[in-house]
Amino acid sequence: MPADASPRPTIYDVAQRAGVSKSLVSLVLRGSPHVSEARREAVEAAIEELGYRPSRAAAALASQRTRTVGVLIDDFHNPWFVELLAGLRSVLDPAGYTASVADLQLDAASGRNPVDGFLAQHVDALVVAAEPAPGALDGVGAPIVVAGTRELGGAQDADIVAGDDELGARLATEHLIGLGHRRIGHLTGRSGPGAHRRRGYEAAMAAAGLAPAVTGEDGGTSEEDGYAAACDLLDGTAGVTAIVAGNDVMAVGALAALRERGLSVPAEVSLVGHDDSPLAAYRYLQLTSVDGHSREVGAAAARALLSRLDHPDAPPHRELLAPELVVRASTAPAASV
Amino acid sequence: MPADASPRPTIYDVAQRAGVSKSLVSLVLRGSPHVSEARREAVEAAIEELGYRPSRAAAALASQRTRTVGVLIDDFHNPWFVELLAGLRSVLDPAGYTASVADLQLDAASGRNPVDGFLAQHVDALVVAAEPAPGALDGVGAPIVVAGTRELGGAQDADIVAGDDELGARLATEHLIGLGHRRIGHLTGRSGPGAHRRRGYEAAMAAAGLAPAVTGEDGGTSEEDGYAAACDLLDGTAGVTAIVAGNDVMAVGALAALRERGLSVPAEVSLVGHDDSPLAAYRYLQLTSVDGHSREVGAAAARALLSRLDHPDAPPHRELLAPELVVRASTAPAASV
DNA sequence: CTGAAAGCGCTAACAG
DNA sequence: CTGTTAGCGCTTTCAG
Repeated sequence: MPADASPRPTIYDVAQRAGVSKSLVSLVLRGSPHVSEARREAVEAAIEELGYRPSRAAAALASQRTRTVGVLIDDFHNPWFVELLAGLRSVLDPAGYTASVADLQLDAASGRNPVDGFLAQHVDALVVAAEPAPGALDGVGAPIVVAGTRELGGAQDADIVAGDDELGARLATEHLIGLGHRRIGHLTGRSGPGAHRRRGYEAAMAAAGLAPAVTGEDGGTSEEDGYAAACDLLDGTAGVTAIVAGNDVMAVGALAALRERGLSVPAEVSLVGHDDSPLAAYRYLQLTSVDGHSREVGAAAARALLSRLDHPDAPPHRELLAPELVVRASTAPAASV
Repeated sequence: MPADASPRPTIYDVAQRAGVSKSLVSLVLRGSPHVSEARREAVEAAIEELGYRPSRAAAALASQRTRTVGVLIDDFHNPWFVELLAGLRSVLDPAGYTASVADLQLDAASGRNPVDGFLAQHVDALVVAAEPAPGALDGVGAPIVVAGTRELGGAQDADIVAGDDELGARLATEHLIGLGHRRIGHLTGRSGPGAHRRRGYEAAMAAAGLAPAVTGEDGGTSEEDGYAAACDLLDGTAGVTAIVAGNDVMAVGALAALRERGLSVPAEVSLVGHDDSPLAAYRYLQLTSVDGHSREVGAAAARALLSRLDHPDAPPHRELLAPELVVRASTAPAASV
C-alpha cells in the first residue's frame, strides 16, 4: 500500500474512530441538541485526535449555503473600514458567519469585478461599505446591506445602516459657532458622505444666519485635495477663523495650507476633522473630529443582515446612527477682535 | 417559458444550451487549447446568456484545490499591508489565484484562529505577513511563505521574502551622519523588524565611531510608544540632534515630544521615519523615511509561492530586497556649533 | 435519537 | 476532440 502523504481525515474517518455514523458527526458539528452527551464527547475526541477540519467546500456544496458574507471595502488605505469590519464581525462571528473582504481599488487594479468574485464564491449576502458604480450590484441574487454610506448603487431594495453625516457636520459647525466663530469655511469633495456633510454644514450656517464658504467641490477627499481646498478657501475668502474639513485626512492637508500662511491652529484658525480616525488622536495633531461610530455601524449592519436572512421579504431597513463630536486641541474660541 | 425563480445555472445547463457535453464546457472554463473555436464561442455565448458562474465550492471539492491563498495580516490599522497585498495580487491574479485576507488582531478579538479558518477553507498556500505566535503555523500542510518580516513562527521550511530592515536603518543613520550629526538616537520597539532596524542603526553608529542611544526597547511600535521613547531619549541624552524612528507612526509620536520641548524639526533636530507610509508624504509632516518597497516584496513573495507550488521539494527560498531612503523635509545638516 | 441513501456542481480519467 | 463514468466530503431526507 503506497504511503499516502496526508489524506485529510474526512467525516467518515471521524465517525469510524468515534464508533458512530457519519450523520451523527455532522450533527455534532452543527451543534445539534439531539445528540447524547456521551456520543458528542466521543466525536469531539475523535475530531481532536485526528486533527479533523470540516471541508467548507463540501459543506457549501451540500447545503447550498456558504455561511460567508462578502464585504466590499472602498480602499484599504482608508482606515475607516477597520472599525466597521470589527463591528460587523462582532456579530457575524458568533452567528457562525465568516466575512470575506474585498477592496474595490485593488480589484479594479487587477481588472477584476469583486462582485463577480463574491458571486462565484456563493456568498450568502453582501455588505457594501463603498460606493459601487451604478449598476454594479445589478443581478446580485443575495441580500445586500449598504453600510457606512447611503448611496445604493442601484440596489433599491438594499438595507442601509450608516452614520448620520449630515448631523455630524452640523455638530461640528455648531461647535465652532458656539465658540464665537462667524466666518467658517468648509472643505468638501466628491463622495457620498461628502455631500451629506456639506449639507449639514450649510444647514448649520443657515440656521445661524451665516454665509457659507465651500471649496473643494471638484476634488477628491485625500490629503492633497484637502490642502488644495484649504488654499482656495484661505486665498478666496478673507477673515476665515474656522474650518470644517470633509474628513481627517483633508484636515491634515488643511494644516499644511494654514502653516504655509503663517496661521496657527487653534489660536488663529480652528479646525475640525471628520471620522475620528487614529490620525486625529495623534498627539502631534490633536484634531477635534466627528466620531461616526463606525464600529457600531458595522454591528448594526450585521444585525440587519442577519434579520434579512431570516426574513427575506421584510421591508428595507434604513438606520442612521448619531455621530458624536470629539473635542481635542484644534478648536478654540474665536479671538475677540 | 416558466419564469424560474433563480436556480443558478449549472455547467449542465450551459452544456445543454450550447449543444455540447459538460466536459467540453469544463474544458472551455479551464481555457484548454483542445477546443474548436466554434464550440468555444457557443459555450461562451451560453455562459453569457445564462449568466452562469462556476461554483467555486464544487470545483474545489472535485479538484481538491481551491486556487486560493490565505494571506495573514498583522493589523489592518497598519497600512503597510496594502502595498504588500497589491504586490501579491499583481502576480497571483494573473496566475488564477485568489487571495483571501485575514487580520490577526480582528481574529484574536473574536477568539478565532485565522490559520484554522484558512485550513478549513483548504487554501493551497499561506502568505504570512505578520509575526505569528510560535507554533501557530505547526501542522499546516500547505506551503508557507513569510513576507515582509523575517520571523518564521516555527515554520522552519518556509520561504521568506522581506525588505532588508537592517540595511534600511543603516541608510537612514548614514544619511544623518553624512549631514554632520553626531548625537543620533534611535527609537525602537518590540517587533521583528524593530530588532533588525535597531541592529542597522547600531552598526552604522559603530562604523562611524559614534555612541548609540536607544530607547523604547520595552514598548511597542505605536504613535504613543514613539512619543514615550522620544521623551526618554530627549530627557536622558543631552544634545541629541537627530533621531532614527522605528517607523513613521513612531516618528509622528516623536514630533509631539520634540514640539513639547520647543525643538524644531529639522532646524534643531532631524528625524527619519521608516516604511514610507502615506503619513510620511503628508505635506504637513514631510518625513524623510525608508521605503521598504513592500509592493515589490509582495510581488516577489507571490512569485516564490508559485514556484514553491510547482516544486514542493525545492530548498527554502530566502530573499531580502534592498530598501531606499526617501529624503523629505524632516532632515537637515547639523547646525554647526 | 441513529443509519442508509441520494445527491450538491464540478473535475478528471478514460474510452470512443 | 467528445461523451461517459466516477467520485470529492458533506448535508439531508427518510426510514428504522
